[in-house]
Amino acid sequence: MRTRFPPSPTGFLHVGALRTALYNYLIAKQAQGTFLLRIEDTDQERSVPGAVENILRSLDAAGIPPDEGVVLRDGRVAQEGSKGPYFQSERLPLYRRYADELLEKGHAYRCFCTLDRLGEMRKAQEARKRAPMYDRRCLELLEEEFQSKLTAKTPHVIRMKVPHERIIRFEDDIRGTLTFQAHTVDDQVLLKSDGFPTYHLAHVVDDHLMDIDLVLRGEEWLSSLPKHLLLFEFLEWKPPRYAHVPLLLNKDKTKLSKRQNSVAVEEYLAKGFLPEALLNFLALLGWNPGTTQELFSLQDLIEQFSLERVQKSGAFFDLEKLHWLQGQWMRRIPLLDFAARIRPIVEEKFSKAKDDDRFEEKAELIQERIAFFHEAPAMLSFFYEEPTITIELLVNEKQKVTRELIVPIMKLLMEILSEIPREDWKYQQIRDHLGRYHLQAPMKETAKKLELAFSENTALTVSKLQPCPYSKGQVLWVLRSSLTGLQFSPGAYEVAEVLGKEETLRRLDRSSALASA
RNA sequence: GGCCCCAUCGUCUAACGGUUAGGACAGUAGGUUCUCAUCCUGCAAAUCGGAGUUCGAUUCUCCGUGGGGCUGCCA
Repeated sequence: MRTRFPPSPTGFLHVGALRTALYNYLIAKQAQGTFLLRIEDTDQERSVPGAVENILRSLDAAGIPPDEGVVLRDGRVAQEGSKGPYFQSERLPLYRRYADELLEKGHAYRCFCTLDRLGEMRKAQEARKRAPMYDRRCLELLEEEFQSKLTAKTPHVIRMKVPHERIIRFEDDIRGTLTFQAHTVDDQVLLKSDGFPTYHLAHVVDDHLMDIDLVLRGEEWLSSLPKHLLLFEFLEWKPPRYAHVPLLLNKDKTKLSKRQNSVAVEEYLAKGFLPEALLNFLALLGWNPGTTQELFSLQDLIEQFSLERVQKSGAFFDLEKLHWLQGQWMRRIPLLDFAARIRPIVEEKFSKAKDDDRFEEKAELIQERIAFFHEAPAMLSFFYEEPTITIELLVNEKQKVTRELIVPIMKLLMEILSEIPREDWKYQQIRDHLGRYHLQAPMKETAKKLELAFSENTALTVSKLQPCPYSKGQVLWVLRSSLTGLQFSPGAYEVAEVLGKEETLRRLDRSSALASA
């Protein structure tokens, strides 16, 4: 199975194109086939320098690099494979040859009409509410007129001659039977006056010569399918299978555009979206597994993707779902990988992190709290720099922490926490020890059970068991905000554990001094 | 205008012609939690309209309607 992805080098890789590329990639991979990339640089006006490399990099970053054709090798654009060249601009003689063949067979003709005349013709047709189509004036040229124009080297194009009486039927892999009346099909330009082919000729010639089995492309190509089918027939070649995938849509249901959305793959990647999330999201826009599975790795997709389950209607490019998938994939990164990913950005912000041999513990605290790697430094700031503590932060209405309560709570906190032996300074112990102080009357039963549990734990010094006048929320709010200086942060116990007993008490003391002042 | 394609919750979608029309995101109400995030539970939310075929249409056919794509010497 050979599939292909043929971008035009006009800029960046479009997310819609990435989805098409992905589907092509999946079809190839699930058959141990080849995913080929060809550059369609037949419009000299629109070609942008650097675009090829850019598109290839995006494909690479997304995780679906091509196997053949134009590829990236050691970071450089290269061509690989026996069916090359893979830049259409390097295949000009080929297109000319087949255009000549079509001319000889009477399936094409030269057209000397100027752009001006064509423009006027169209205007007139539109005025009469007729479909704009070439009027075949050059097909009726007198022989001598034709010869004189030819010898004068008058610029001209080659158009295909559509047999109007035909009805073209075709079986699309996604859409089923398609029917076209040939008389509504225009005599498409195949070879432009600059010697370059149009998409139509190039597509047919290349996909035949490159042994492509399936042409999976966007729905916008559906209406030119009859032209392509006719060309295959004229050249006496077997057409490939075709699958036209539905469009990705803006909110107003029009074709996804730069005007209304971010459409560059590189932009999403730069924002920190994981390739896994992006691919997962794109795969599900227009395809479904038939099960309730929502999360798909590339491998899952290779195993499960099928054209039968591709949708016929367009899909709104809804970023909400992408965000959710981003969170899902973020939390699925193995801790060590996650830590390695955020470490450089954290170090860049806080050089102290460079000699932190307990970085992973900190990373673990934030993994499920952030959606993007770049949020990490802000979430870990308090580990590497003295947090800024303010009364405004310490006071919390919802937790019922008033200004007056702050200092007493801190004193109590310091008293209780200092009882915990350094070697027991762990999440569970901190939590248990602290927990015993704010057991309120309704929780007596639990208190008894805990008492039992504690009595077996000789490592802890059981201090005076007394009802605490403050709620758990009050105590922990003061603790956590004193340690982090943040409104939102990882939990109080885990932060205290990672900070260590000494630092925890120091920060408490410092906050307390600040609050009393 | 012409040609072609499409049509299920707000969104992405599921449903051999027989289901209380299912799931996910978003929304909403709770729960867990010191905060935020996570996680869990509940709720609300859809077959574009009309004919026809059929014992029975989301599903098949036709006609409307709506939306989209194409209509370039762009791809």
